[in-house]
Amino acid sequence: MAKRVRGSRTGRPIMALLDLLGRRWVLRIVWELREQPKRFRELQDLIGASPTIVNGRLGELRLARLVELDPDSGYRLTALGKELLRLFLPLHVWSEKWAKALD
Amino acid sequence: MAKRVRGSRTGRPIMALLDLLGRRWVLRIVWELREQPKRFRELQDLIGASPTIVNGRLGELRLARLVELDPDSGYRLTALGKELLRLFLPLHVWSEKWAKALD
DNA sequence: GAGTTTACTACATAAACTGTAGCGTGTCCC
DNA sequence: GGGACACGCTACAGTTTATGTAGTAAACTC
Repeated sequence: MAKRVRGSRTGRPIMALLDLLGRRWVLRIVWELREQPKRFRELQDLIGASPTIVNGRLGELRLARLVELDPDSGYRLTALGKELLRLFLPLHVWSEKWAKALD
Repeated sequence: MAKRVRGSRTGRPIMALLDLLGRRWVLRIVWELREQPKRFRELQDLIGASPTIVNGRLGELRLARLVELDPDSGYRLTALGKELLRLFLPLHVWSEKWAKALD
């Protein structure tokens, strides 16, 4: 069986994924890594969360093989992480429409 | 300016959206509503969270116009919510691939 | 009017997050 | 060698947020 990332009581991958992504700062971290790798402190300053939690989330994302640490450049998305990001890119455009609808 | 859903300190819709979705149970609730409307208790039982938090999240989702309560059938996605869900559907397939990669 | 079903709330306990300070390692420079 | 710096990361007290159980109030059913 696949490594459980967390909370996948059901064992269904979609639930594990929703659980992983549905935790504070995780989506945001993936988003901030969309273009270039970022250093720990840089990431922390960008998102404005405590180092404790940034470190914790990066650990979970590394376990999930979505993020990796390259000593030379910093934290970056893995191939798997980039695939996931690609699925999320349409959100950017949609969010603008959504914001207008909320007016 | 658009109603802030929360934490959109920047005013950028994508950040507000990532913040809304990146809170425990929110993605899961949207996911559970993907097919039919669900009653409050039904939803609560399905996801296994406390009524306090289910109610709180539903309130936020209603403010964000992604979910609405139809007295006859229960909580359901709005047109906007369905659009968002459509963007998320590819996650289902991808999550299977991801789970295999974690083996 | 007693029993059900509904959405939702109160509240004490437990878990998670924050903010600040600081550790340990490596590297560069004199 | 020794000082300054950048790096990832950790400790910990204080605050915020979530949990779990119980229960409320309104609408319907018989």
